[in-house]
Amino acid sequence: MSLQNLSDQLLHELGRQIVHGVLQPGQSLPKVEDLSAMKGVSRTVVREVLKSLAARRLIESTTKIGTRVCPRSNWQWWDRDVLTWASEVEDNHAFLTNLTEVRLALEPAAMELAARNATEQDIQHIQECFERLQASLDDEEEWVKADYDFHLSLIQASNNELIISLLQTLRLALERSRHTTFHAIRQSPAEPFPGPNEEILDRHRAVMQAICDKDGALARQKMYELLTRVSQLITTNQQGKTKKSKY
Amino acid sequence: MSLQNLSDQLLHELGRQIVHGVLQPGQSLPKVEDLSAMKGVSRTVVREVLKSLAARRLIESTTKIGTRVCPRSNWQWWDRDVLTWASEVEDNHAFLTNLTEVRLALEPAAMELAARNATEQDIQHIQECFERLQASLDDEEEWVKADYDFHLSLIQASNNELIISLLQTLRLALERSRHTTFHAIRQSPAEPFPGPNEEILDRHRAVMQAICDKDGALARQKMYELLTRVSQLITTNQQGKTKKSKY
DNA sequence: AATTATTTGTCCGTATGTATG
DNA sequence: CCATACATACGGACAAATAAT
Repeated sequence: MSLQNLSDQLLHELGRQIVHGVLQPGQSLPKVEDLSAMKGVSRTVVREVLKSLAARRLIESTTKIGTRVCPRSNWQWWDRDVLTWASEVEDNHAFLTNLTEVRLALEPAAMELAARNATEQDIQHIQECFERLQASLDDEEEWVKADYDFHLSLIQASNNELIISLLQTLRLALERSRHTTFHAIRQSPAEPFPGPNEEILDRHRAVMQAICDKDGALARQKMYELLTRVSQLITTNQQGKTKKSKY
Repeated sequence: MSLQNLSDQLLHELGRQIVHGVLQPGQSLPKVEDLSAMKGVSRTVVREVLKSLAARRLIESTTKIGTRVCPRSNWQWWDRDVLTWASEVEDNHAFLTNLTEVRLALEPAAMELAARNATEQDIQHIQECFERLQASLDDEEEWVKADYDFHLSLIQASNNELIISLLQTLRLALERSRHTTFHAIRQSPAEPFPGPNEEILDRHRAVMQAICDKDGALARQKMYELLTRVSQLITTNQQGKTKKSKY
């Protein structure tokens, strides 16, 4: 996130306030001149920020009325920044559930497309990513990166830039949202992800194999199983750490 | 779309040029001062437009370098305006296919959630919408509206605001994209949608019934069948009109 | 390593348009 | 029709960052 310039700083401040509910839908923002004075920036900066928020449909400006916060249903939820701000909300279990539901619908479907549309290069790239994953079985940090890239290689093989874009945005938000949620539960900075292990690796291999075999239905199913299994591990992992509370 | 102010006009002009490929990724835009002179608007307006485009990640500005078009993979595809501009491209068959693939993955999945999460009010609203649909069997114009609202009532019953937002955006883009595609093939202004008929109505009823019965798997399947069937009708409908060419 | 040129970023005084009362 | 309040629009000035020399 680039906070180099004043516009971006104020954009994130106001965007966060809206998505976090400090500024409620229907509520009016101060007029440009007042905002400018309050935040100690020029009217130019304020206007640019309002345009950026309006592009995400968080606010709407009309003459005389002023600028008001739009209802949540109008928001452009699938904007990276909106999802980021939403991910930061504590007690956001419902949000995490919603994200997970979308992923569970989309990523397996993307595998079906990948089985159908993957090119030679796609297959090769997937295999390279899998080898990296396999090689990092004993390096948790490296595993996380390799896992991310492996999934990306699978998604890209769908050759549908709309799904690729959507899942990329989604995965980022999911990661951040899990981070917030689990840090809210306990203060430890540890990752909520289960460490690498043979079972999970096998499940990754099964997805890859199905795609190489052009078996769409199987690829979809194997990805669904992988995601639900990982989800389950995260949950039990988390419960174990909170319940037992060895500290 | 509000084209009341200069910013919105220029925003759509430039956004369209980028998404349509007139301005290619990597290419630089004229500097603010030049754009201002070229388009006959103030620098303030130009700067606001650039912020709006940057919010959609179509462009990126850096000091000294100037403003350049981002690669397609960075674009915020799931922005209403970006999808609208993309829908306007003729020969956009691939785009339409991509949209359809996402819908085919998401809307059936949303039905599964609806079966699980629908409240009493949701069910009641769905039933009201169905009755409107049934009542408009002999009024094509009314059918289109009722059909839209019926699907919306189903989607809303998922009670997942992320899926609702996504499908709303998607359906709008799909409609526009179909419009462009079929108007490109033949000049007639007729809609590409098959007229209302009993079979399609029954398929709608089946989805509703499965949701009322809380049968998620069935609801998903019935929606999948409905969407593929309608898709098939549109295609054959279209082929019939172009091949035979009765005119 | 220092200088210069270029472009975005920032500030502000002012003017216009439009809707409300 | 006038007054008010706000967004919209204009443009001159300067600051900051960085590419090229």
